[in-house]
Amino acid sequence: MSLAFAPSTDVSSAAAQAMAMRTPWTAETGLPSMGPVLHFTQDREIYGEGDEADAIFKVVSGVVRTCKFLSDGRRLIDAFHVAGDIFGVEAGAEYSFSSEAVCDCTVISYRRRGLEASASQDAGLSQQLFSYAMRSLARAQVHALLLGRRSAVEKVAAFLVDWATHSANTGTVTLEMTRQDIADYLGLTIETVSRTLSQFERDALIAFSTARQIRLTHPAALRSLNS
Amino acid sequence: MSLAFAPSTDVSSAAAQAMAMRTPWTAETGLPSMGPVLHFTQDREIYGEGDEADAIFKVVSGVVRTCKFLSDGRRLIDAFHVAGDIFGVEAGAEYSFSSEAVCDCTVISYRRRGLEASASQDAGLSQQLFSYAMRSLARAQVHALLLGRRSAVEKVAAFLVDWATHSANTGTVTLEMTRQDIADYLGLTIETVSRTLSQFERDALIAFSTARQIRLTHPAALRSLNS
DNA sequence: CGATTGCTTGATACCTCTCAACCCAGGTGG
DNA sequence: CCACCTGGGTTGAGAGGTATCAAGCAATCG
Repeated sequence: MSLAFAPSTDVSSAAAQAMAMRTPWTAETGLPSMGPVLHFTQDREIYGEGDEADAIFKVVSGVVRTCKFLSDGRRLIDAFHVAGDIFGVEAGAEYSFSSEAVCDCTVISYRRRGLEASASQDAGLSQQLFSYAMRSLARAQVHALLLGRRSAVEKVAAFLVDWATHSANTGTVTLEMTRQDIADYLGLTIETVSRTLSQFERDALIAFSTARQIRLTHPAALRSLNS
Repeated sequence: MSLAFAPSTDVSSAAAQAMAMRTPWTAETGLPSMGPVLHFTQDREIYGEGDEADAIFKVVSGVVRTCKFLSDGRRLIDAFHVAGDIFGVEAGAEYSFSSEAVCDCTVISYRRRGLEASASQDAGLSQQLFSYAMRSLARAQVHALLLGRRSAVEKVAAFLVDWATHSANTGTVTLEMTRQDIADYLGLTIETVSRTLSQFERDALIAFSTARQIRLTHPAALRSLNS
């Protein structure tokens, strides 16, 4: 289970390393020529649902969220994207999600037109596009299972265990996102997320350094909450 | 929003018509030679999660469900597949879902090996594979939004509206699946599904012919429940 | 400093689940 | 033919989990 586009290798978030090791497509393996490097400050929108999907993006540093909204404002975060992750790939003409900077972050954009031209020529690139889509699909399906059939305790535990794989030194999780982001990823409210984390602390499963820095003192127990 | 692999064209469930109009890949457009035609009786397993994924399938008639289980038996149905729909496409070596016959049904199987060989040669087929994966992804993401951020009333309404598009004569929905199937698709219990349908009947939004035959007497109202 | 933002905690409401009983149609066998 | 059984569906009562509403706290930033 992974929160986002996540190859199995796990690396630090240093941009160069990320680009070399985490990225399924690199300039070497078929992405069209690298586009402009863009910076976004916290909560800045990168693109909106319905915008013309003329570029795809790769995270260099920071964290990006992709999300959908209901008309009354309810939000579901589909995924958090970290360094090396690709986001914004669409089959149709428009983006089907919004994407925003969870924290200050840097992304590279690639013209979509160039990509499609290359794919029709390059069987390897086509294969990678298919592979990317299938991995995204698997992630979305696991997410649906989480949303549909797990309790709040299981959801929060799963989130911590998953996000811990993105942290450099195992055992300590750094949450770049707010409680609201976590709640909207898990289909909960901010209060339930907070209460569940507090419960984990009382049960000595985790220990807070700060609200955003958590030591997993008993990761096996957290993992066992995911059947 | 669609419940399953569903091109926008809507047709009856007659097999020949389905194969001609609903199927994104047909023998003509790149699927490897047609494999054996298989019949499954109600609730028979077609393949299990973890089985070697050596074939993909196309529904000829009937309805197939693909689902995942948690270790304690909780189930989530990912999708219902109707005539013309493809299911069982995997990137890895194993099926990531189980699939079972919702009712007596007929499917065609295709050797996966042949497909991959063709795809590496045929850019059009590669494109269709990518397109299939992206459509499945979009469906899974909408499903996640449903599971994570909608109430029971909204879920059941969305299900009825969606499933109605598969019925020949609009206005009447034939539910091939049990209440348990619906519940496991919506992340609810059987009782909540039943109560919600009864409530819709009291509110004159629907009318039961039988428990499995429902007239949508006020489809606009049902649709308006999906923001 | 005061204001703001993010987070936590408490009290209560309510939605959905759980457990149980019951109904109904269909099938089976005496 | 009818008693019985079974599986699917409905309904009720009550419990429980999560949401809602509200207050308070800590850190940050003008």
